[in-house]
Amino acid sequence: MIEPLSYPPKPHEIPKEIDPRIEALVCEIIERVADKWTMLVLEVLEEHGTVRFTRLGELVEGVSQKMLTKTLRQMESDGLVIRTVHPVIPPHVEYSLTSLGHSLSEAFCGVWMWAEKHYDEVARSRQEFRERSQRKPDFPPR
Amino acid sequence: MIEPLSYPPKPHEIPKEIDPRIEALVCEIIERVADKWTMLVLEVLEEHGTVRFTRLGELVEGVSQKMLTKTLRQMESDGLVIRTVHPVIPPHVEYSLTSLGHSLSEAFCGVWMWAEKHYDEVARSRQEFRERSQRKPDFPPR
DNA sequence: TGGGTCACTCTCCAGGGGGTAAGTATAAAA
DNA sequence: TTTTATACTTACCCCCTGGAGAGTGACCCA
Repeated sequence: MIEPLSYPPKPHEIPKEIDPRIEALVCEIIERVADKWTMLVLEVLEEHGTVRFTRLGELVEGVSQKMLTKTLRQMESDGLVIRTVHPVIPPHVEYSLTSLGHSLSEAFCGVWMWAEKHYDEVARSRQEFRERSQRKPDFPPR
Repeated sequence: MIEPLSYPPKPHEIPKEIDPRIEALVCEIIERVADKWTMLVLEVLEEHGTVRFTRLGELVEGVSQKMLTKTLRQMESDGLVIRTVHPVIPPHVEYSLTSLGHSLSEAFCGVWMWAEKHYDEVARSRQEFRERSQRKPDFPPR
C-alpha cells in the first residue's frame, strides 16, 4: 500500500520523501486520466448514466468513432467503465461508470468547478497578456 | 458571472440547464489545463516556490526547452504563473505561481490523491483486462 | 433481393506535436 | 580574446495522433 503524501507537500518533506517509482506511477495515471476524451466521456457518463455506443458518440461532442472506441477500451481496461454486451442483432452495447469511475469523476469535480469559477479571470488574463506583448519589447527578448 | 452548477448534476437538471457556451468554455480550459506539461510545471512550482528557467527544466523531467518555454508562456497568459525578469546579464528570470495558479493546483489535489489511492486498483484492473482479452473472443467481435 | 441497424475495425493520409541542435545577445571573468 | 553563463528563438524534421470514410457481420423487414 502506498503511503499517502500531504498535498501540497511541505518543503521539508520533499527531498527524500517522494519515491521516484511512485512519482512515475502517479504521473502515468494522471497522464492517462487527464486525457481530453477520457474526461469528456467521464462527464457524459456521470450525467447520463448508462449509454449506448452511438449515443455516447453524439453526446461527446466532436469525438470520432475511432477515438471513442479507443478511449472506452482504455477506460474499461483501467476499471473506470463497464461494458455490457447484449448478444442480439443488431448489437446492443451499454457503457456505464464503475464505482471507481464515479470516484474519479468526483475527484475531477474540483477541477471542473475551478474552470467554471475562474473562467472570467483566465479570459481577462489572456486578454491583458495579448495587449501587453504587443506593446512591450522584452528583456531578454523573446 | 457564471451560475454554479451542482456536480455531479442531478438528472433532472441536465437537459436545459447547460448553456452550450459555458460547456465549450469549460471544455477549453480543461483541455488546456489537463495538458501534461502544464500539470507537471504546476506541481514543481507548487513544491519549490520560485524557480529559474533552467532549474525548472531540470525539475520537470523530460521536458525540452522548447516545450518548457511554450508551456510557461501559456501559463503566464492564463494567469497561472508570474514571470519576473531581473535585467542583468546573464539573464535572470524567475517563475512562480500566482494565487490563481495555487488554486488550480489545489483543485488538482483531488485527482492527485485519487491516483495515489487507486493505483493498485487500476493496475489490477489492467492486468485482468489483459488476461480476459487474450482468452475471450467477443461479441460483437472487436 | 436489397436495405437498414449497430458497434465496431481498418486503411489511408494530412497535420501537428515535439525533439534536437544550433544561433543570439551581453558582459564579466579568465 | 576566448569562454561562460542564461534564457530563450529558430530551423529542420520525423513520427504519431487522430480524422474521414469505407468495410463487416448478422439478422430483420419489405
